[in-house]
Amino acid sequence: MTENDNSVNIAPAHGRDAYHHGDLRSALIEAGMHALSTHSADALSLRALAREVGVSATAVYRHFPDKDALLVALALTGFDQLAAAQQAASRAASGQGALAAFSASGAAYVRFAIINPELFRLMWKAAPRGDQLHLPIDEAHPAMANLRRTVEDVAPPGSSEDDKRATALRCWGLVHGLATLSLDGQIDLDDDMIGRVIVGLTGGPQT
Amino acid sequence: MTENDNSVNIAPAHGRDAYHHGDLRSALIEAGMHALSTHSADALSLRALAREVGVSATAVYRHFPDKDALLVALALTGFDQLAAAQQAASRAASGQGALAAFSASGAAYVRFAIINPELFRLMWKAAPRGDQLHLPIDEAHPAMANLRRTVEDVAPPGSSEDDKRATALRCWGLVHGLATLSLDGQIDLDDDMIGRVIVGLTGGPQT
DNA sequence: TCTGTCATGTTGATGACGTTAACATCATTT
DNA sequence: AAATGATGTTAACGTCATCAACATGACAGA
Repeated sequence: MTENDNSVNIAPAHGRDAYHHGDLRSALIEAGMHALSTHSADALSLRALAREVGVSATAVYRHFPDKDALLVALALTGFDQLAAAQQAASRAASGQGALAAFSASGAAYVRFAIINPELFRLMWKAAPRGDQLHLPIDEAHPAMANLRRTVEDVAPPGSSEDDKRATALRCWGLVHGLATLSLDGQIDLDDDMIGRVIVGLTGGPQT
Repeated sequence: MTENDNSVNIAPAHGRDAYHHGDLRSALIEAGMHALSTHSADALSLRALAREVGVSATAVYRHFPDKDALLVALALTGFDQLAAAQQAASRAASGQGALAAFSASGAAYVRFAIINPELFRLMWKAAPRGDQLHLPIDEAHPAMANLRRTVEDVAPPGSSEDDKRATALRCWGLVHGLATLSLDGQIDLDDDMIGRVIVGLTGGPQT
């Protein structure tokens, strides 16, 4: 509802050098996404965005109550992109079985973070905290919901609820940690190493 | 006059109602650490800190070239505390073997993050990025150096270098991811679940 | 003891920021 | 044609990091 409507243009018809911008909201989100490819979310200034779009500093407030609201909109856009990337990777690997597809999805998660560091950071900072939604906390976010569902498929039938939850947390925690450490410059991951780390979790021989 | 006088005073001898503060640098770090227990690092303002310590806004610049430098100092303090917490946990569990000690150290990592969310966040934001040190990237940080050493002890003798590295990344990535997700409000961890997730990685039966 | 030096404070100013308030424009509804 | 409401505008406020210039006082050397 409040999120990215960047597809169909509902903009007012009047096309000329209008007093009104036309679709300021989308333009701001687009400019914001572009800014996130360079600067951090903290360094993103509403005034700069407005300047870039060619509008006065306070026009932003006609579309977002405050800076945080804009950042949330950007984060939601990011979640859409992440989900798409994971689904594409999962589908591409589904020929090699459910486990391979699951691993591929995890690797895509890490790769997305590396490719979009500031966006990824923002996503979890601006995401609705689980405890603010009226949901069981672990399922606060679609990421986790998908994960839980997949774990049900992959887990051995005898697993207790707690064990399944632990397994899901282990998978999500691992890829999230790899992603975070990588974009904080603490580790250096290539595709091979990502695969090696993940496979060691889900299927490979344990140390 | 200044409320936080509880630190050991290495200050210059003149103790009285001095024009000079005595030990502004330490006082600022202490005030900063205290601020991090409430606000985020972004919300931390040099002016507020200076006000709190009872000194003019620009006095800070006699001890730190800019705000980032203060944050780095706080982050380093945090790393010291984290290392101490991990070592204590590891030592406490060392009676149950090397693997138990290793797991305990990982659990302590997660618990530290949960107890000190803003400090933990800052640590990795302000930490020297691995690529800025003249070190192999994975060993940029003491955390990883310790980890590597322990993995050497625990890993099966036949492991290749790449496998050892993958194992180390898997361990660090997992606890870091759990920590990050937890303090971003995405998951809810108690001590039991932390242990369950970690044990499943290092020693337990794999799914 | 006098005198300079230097670390460490101070005040004052600058420009950027988020945000509010009051006003302007214009498409649409009445 | 007039009213309305959405969407812009300018002006202003308070806060921020940071810089420049100046003040204070401990201490070293004469």
